[in-house]
Amino acid sequence: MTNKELAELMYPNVTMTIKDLEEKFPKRALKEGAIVSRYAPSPTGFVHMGNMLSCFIESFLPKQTGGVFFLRIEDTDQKREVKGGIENIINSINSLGIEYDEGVVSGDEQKGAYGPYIQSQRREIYDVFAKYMIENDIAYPCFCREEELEETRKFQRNNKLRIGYYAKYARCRFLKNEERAEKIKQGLPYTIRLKSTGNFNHKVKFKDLVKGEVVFPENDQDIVLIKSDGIPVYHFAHLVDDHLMHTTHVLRGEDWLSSVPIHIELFKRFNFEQPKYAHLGLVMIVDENGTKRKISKRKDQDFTVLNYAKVGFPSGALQEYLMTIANTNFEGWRSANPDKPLIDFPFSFSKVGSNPLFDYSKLVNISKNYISKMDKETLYNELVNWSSKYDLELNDILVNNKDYSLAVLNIEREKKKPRKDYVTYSDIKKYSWYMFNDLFNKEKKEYEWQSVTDLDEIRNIVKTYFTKYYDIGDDHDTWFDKLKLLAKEFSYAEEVKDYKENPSKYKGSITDIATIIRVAITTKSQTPDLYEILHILGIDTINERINLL
RNA sequence: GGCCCGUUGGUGAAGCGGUCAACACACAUGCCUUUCACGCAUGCAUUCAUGGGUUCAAAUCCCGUACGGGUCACCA
Repeated sequence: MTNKELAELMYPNVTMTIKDLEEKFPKRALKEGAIVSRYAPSPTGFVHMGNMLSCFIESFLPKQTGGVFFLRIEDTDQKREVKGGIENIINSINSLGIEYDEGVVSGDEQKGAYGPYIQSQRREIYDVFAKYMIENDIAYPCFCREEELEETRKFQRNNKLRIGYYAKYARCRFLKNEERAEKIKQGLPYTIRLKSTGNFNHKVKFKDLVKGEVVFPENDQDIVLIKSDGIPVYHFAHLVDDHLMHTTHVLRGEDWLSSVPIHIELFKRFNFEQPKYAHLGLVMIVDENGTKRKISKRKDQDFTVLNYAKVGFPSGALQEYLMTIANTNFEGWRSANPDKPLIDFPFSFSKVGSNPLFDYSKLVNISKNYISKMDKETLYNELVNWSSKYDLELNDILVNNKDYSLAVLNIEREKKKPRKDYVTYSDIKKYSWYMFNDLFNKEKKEYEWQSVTDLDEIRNIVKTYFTKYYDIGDDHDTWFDKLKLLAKEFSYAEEVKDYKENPSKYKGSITDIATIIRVAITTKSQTPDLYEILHILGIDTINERINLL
């Protein structure tokens, strides 16, 4: 029985050829140097920062080179699939502000001419390749059952042999086509295995974009290419999909490095052009025991991208952070080019570090700076957008009081050294709630009085100030001069220095006076510039608040 | 266990054979200041996992050891 006859028996309905498929999905018309890359997750858990790191770089390079970035869902493992997995992935990508040219848009919508982009929908395509492999002696059906495989592994372990399905241990490789046909006709389940031609004692060299030249023994394992349910494993899907979709660069975690010899053999057997590989370090965290380990999709829910979006880290700040762990010279570039868009950064594979530790305080610092550099309109729009998803109360206030909100957001913003107290969007409510009457009125007031706590004295000072001195039309200097006059009237030193030199002469200093006014109006002892706060609040609100004392 | 990758301060790291081992974050102290947030200044690895070798000279090149990570599935 010939291979062709066996292939016909196994795949009677496959009439297309690989050539047909290649014609259907022709080479992309892109300019020289354009990178085609993809994010290819499996919907089997949360999307964490490590996943997003590779997704981000995968999207960055095509964008920079005028290439194509697409999202492909690798759902070939139904057993571990998580419900809502695909939506979760898409939401995560969106929350980071990453856009893709082709791929899965939602559970039942896809875009792009090289699809389908969900592997479970590509069965017919894989079958064409499978049939070709049977015909051309590249692969064969294997009828070994789990228990048998486990047994030979056990034997190999016990005898200190290399573990796997290779050489004489690859039993089904030696079956005759007649025997194969017979078993198939009987309806026995089978997988399709690669008929490897590799030699473990020979070396394969390949150039990894990140690691440089890496040397491995050739693959000689007859690995499973297609599972008994007819669905391909990763290695085979990688071959077929990345060939047909014309991927030029495969970026993935370092945990894939040791399967490269398999991929090399596969591409070689089909005479396909091999994509370039870049194996990125894994993002690590320190766990409860104080040891480093890679972030886990299943355990580390705190590191989920959506969590960061929820507390309100700007997507741009997250991108900046990812780039600082992706390329070790990014920080230097950023400080030399503070105003350039991120896309101008000359990313370089040779500057990819190894296994970075997720550094929360670094993220905080980056985010703080990022928000401080936004102009008020941008911040306002971002905040409206964020709050529409995560804080409807704030959203209402922002939308209904646009000009007022802009003024609040602009406090100490448009200056050479802007304030840097907001780390995330949720901080804005946390630090500025007293600027909004709706929030202020529902909060129970806990006045943070400092050195002066005598309420009669406080009431007296506040009342005098607002009846006698305060004028909303004053400029900053005049305003502060008047505050000094108030201090003088109540025997507080106008200058801190004077008070320090001669404490017994005064009841306190201008500091105490400013604090009293600050706390009386906001309840907080620590706020941004008092002058601006009073100015924005307006005289009506000020009066309302004085009456609460 | 086999096979790979890696190891510079609390963290990310620069350095690629030749001055005191950049820089950023964090931390500490001080200055500035009406509070805070900024900003500024100073401090923070006698040493580059470790042992040996090559060299006039090594964090930088070579070998061994230890440690960390990854991978050896009909998971990706």
